[in-house]
Amino acid sequence: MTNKLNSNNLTKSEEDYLKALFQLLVEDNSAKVGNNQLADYLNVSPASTNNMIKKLKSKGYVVSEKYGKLDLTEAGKSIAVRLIRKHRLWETFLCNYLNFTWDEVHDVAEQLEHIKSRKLIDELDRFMDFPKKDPHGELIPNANGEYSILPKVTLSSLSEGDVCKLMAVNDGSVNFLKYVSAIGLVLSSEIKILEVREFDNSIRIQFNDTVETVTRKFADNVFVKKVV
Amino acid sequence: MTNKLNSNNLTKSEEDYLKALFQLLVEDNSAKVGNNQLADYLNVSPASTNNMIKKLKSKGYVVSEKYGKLDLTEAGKSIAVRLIRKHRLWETFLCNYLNFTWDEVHDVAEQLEHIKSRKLIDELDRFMDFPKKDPHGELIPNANGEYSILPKVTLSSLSEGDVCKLMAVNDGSVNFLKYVSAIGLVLSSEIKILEVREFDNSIRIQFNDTVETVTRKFADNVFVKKVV
DNA sequence: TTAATTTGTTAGTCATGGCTAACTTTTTTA
DNA sequence: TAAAAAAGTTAGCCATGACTAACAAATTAA
Repeated sequence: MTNKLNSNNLTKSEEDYLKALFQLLVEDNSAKVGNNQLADYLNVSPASTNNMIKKLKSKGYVVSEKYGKLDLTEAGKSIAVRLIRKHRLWETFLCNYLNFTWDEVHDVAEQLEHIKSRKLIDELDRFMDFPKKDPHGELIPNANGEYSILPKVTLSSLSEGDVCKLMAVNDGSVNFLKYVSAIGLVLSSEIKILEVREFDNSIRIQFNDTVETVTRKFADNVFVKKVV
Repeated sequence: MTNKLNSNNLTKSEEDYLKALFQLLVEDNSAKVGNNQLADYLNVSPASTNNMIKKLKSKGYVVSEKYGKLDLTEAGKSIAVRLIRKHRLWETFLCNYLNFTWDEVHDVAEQLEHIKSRKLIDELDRFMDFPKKDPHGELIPNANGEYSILPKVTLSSLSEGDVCKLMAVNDGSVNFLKYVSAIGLVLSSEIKILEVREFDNSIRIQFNDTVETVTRKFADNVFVKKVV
């Protein structure tokens, strides 16, 4: 009875596609997501994506017209949000209890998010006392599947003299995460923009008595809240 | 470099077969394990087993001659023990930290044991302060893959007047585990054999001021240490 | 010791989820 | 607006790991 609600019976692959599509649609906030874009994001061939999209359409998780853009149904979104909830809760657990660092959590969480057990994830949530944010600063959807995103202001969008607080980092690249840690930045670090160099868009920043120069590419991946 | 040691690159199926074979060989202590027996244990067809055994032989995890009994190589045993370690550590975590009961842990642990991360499991071990036994009383292999089994004395092997302590339960059946919990038995419970009935081999036992009659089948699945 | 039964093997099929190559539709741009 | 480029689709292939059906070998029982 209640068991049916726990198990959605999707394969790991199906889940991966739904989550990826959600991330492209909602998180990266693209107006239009196409087949090849999704293929690219997942590192599979366009043919594979086309195939899977067909299946997900027939199961009622995806909608699209031939040669048209892709979209998720409510059911599809719900699955994706649950995966994101699981991913972020596991990342939080790994960092806060199992001594994992920012850059180590992603691959393992990628596996753990496919474990099927409603009780497991809700109990893990309770065990950690219902954390609001994951180690990268992203909001964790709650047990009801309520999803919200932080307004994303990048460090690169600020100007000389501005002061901001580190709210989140893009967790897409291990090298980036390692770099962030290495220079000593952590969530909630207060950062002052000392100088924005026109020539190469590099930015001179200060935090905790440290002065660093970072590239535009780096600053694009750091999300902040403006303080001054 | 060290990464190679962490990832053995076996599929979930391959792991399942190795673990099953190990359990039949070592835990159930069978002198001879055959193809159909393994198939039966895993609820797959003999043809599937035959197929997989071929593959595992070619990969160096299994040895056997045509029409002969199956055996594991050291490499095969090592994989199996690591799976059992992961399974039992996760069960311990689920019971001790996430409010799972005896009978709920198995299915989830079955999924979690396939997560590939050496660090994850070793840190989980450390987090729980290196537990020696899982919730069913079974010994947990350590990080070096050292495996040992409790001498298995069943409740059914004792006689009237004997007193024993509950050391472990067979975790093979959810119904059995539920039953054990329901009547109030827990690990380390002291049990006195009041009467063994010749007629149907049922046993009258006493523990914590409770008197219960249990069947032979039940008593076969309860492992104890004789005290008196 | 031969016949029956059990156990093991092989061949061929299917679904999943990848792939490439070839093709079609849509979009861009010259 | 027509040609080029990009995006999407289809057909057909492959590996994995299930399956059934048919057959072979080994074991057990008559």
